[in-house]
Amino acid sequence: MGATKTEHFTDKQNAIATLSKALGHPARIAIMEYLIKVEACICGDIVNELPLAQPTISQHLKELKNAGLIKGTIEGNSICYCVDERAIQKMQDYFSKISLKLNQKNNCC
Amino acid sequence: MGATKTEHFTDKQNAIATLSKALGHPARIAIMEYLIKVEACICGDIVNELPLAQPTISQHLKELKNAGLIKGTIEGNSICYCVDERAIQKMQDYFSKISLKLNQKNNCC
DNA sequence: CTTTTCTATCGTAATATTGCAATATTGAAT
DNA sequence: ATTCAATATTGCAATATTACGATAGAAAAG
Repeated sequence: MGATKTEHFTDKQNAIATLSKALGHPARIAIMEYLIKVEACICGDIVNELPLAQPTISQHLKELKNAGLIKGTIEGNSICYCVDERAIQKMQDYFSKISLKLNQKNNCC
Repeated sequence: MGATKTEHFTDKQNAIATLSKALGHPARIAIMEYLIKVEACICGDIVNELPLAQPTISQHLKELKNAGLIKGTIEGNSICYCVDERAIQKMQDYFSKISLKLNQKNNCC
């Protein structure tokens, strides 16, 4: 055991969980915020910006990319990573929807 | 190694990461959605609702509570768990803010 | 008081994540 | 072609997560 039983949940639930999981690390939050701040981006900048070794950051970038939170284009021997607005939009929509539902019903606790 | 280096990141970054991480599992997303759907809630219902054993669900509930996503009150030999709107609000605010920033600048990729 | 019923905790096995040193790869510059 | 500069991959150790059987605890029902 130890592996998540994704097959028992809906696609939507897994999709939100995947995005959330990818954002569930402060380094990856910091990377996202940096990408947003500088707009365009080369990975080397991030290495200088964060207190983590280059391989570690590379790995975090890979995870963000796998989750669909960032998109990258090869550009010479560096890479231009950007936030994928669609993923952010999904998250925003999700929490807006939940927020709305919570406001309609008043909670019991 | 293997432990997250939270001390190198800001409190805000860690806070969002903690909330995201807690939501980074489909079972916990399913639990949240169920709590929202039924409004008031007893844990036993969730056990019947989800394809996971009772100790597993109890553990997931504990994690959601630790992250501040749900709040629980003891009620006899059952427990009333509810979504904590404040946590959802934080997430909504965060993604709204990011979304806004992304719309202002046009991405490079 | 005993039983029933529900949730929490413990213990443990399987798996995943985190972080980095070492190394590989890749494109640009000389 | 060789070197340089940047990112990616590999391999590994430390730690965390996931899942659940067994068990404990606590209140309600009998």
